Amino acid sequence: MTSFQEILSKPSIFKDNSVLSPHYVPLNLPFRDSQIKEIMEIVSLALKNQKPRNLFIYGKTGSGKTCSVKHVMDKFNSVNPASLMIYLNSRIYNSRYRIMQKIMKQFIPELEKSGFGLPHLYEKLIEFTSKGKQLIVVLDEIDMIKDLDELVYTLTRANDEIKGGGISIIGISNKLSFKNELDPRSKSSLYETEMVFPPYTSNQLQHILLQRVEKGFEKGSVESSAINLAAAITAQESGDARYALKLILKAGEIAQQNSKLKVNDEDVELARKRVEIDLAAETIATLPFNHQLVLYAIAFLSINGSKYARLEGFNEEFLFSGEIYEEYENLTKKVHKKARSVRWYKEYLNDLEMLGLITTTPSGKGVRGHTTLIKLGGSPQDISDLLKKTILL
DNA sequence: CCTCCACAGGAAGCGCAGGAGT
DNA sequence: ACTCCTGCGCTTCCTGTGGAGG
Repeated sequence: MTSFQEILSKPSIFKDNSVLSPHYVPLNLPFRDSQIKEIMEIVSLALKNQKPRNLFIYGKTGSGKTCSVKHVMDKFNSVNPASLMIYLNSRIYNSRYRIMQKIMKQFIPELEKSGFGLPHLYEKLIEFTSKGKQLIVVLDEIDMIKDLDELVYTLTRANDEIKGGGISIIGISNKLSFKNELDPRSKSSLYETEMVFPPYTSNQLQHILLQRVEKGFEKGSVESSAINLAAAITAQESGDARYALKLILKAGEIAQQNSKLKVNDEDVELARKRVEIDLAAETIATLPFNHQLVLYAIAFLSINGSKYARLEGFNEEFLFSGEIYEEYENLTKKVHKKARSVRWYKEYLNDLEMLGLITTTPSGKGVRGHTTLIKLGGSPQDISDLLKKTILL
């Protein structure tokens, strides 16, 4: 029989593993001094009650964009007399209405409930900022906003009506291509200033890891070669600092499980595989139900191979869009739910592709006219196992 | 050539939840 | 209590597209 005492008294190599979590904002961000300074300079105008220029920040995931902005935001909001910087994740607040609502909720809590018209929120916003307030709205993952053109238009137009205050936008994105999908007017407005965050190099990652390991792990419990390896692996793959941190955290957990006192290269190598699966598991777990069902259908068919492809003498690696929908319908019956229409099923596929869980290619020379060929991003067995637990009761 | 297949994706509109105004 | 409004997820309907097969 194991007791909690036993577990707790086991020597831990962690001192404080929250330091290694992706949500932790460190007091100083290495290698981002110039970027932080630039953001501060832009934002500082608001402290003199002048409207700062809009800013657009581009950089790959885990290159410190969000961290840097949050860093500046903390400073700004602690100095600030009247103005306010608000952070919004556009994955959650993904429409003009929701963003306006969230902004206004900061000032007037009663506006939290839906049902208020957009003009109503707009009036309140103008009324509020006209008392000499500078509002800086940070829109993280700005490419997720469905009606961004309208939002930018609304906010820029609001500036014309506000007397004695202003609203500025800081947009953050890791999708370079989305710039071209914007309406030219909102593009020029949003891109008044543009910043690029380069991915971290192997040496920089080493430094970052070292800094966090010192705080998060007990002294001397991570071999320096393990840190170097984690940095090298990450730099080669993406330069994503979050990935590097996950890697070292997982390596620590693996070492801990094996009752080791020191994290070495071997643990990092093992962690590498686990992190891949964990990352996928995380996105899959937060997926809405129907998305999960579609994904499960794809995984299921991937394991059994494509019937259509076999019939037509195609590469069995790919699945046909049509057969996946059929399987999806089967699944919904099994869980006694109604299937969504084909139209929405297509939207689900788009979403899944956006998340990198599947890849799609148009069939080109199709036997049955046109179709889309679909392939799973990860290992079908892993994904199927993951989903089996969450879907079927 | 035309027509059909199997799909992509836009447009309209519906039901619902939750307001406001009367 | 009632009517009307809004945003959102969704369905229904529709047009478009490129190759296969007649």
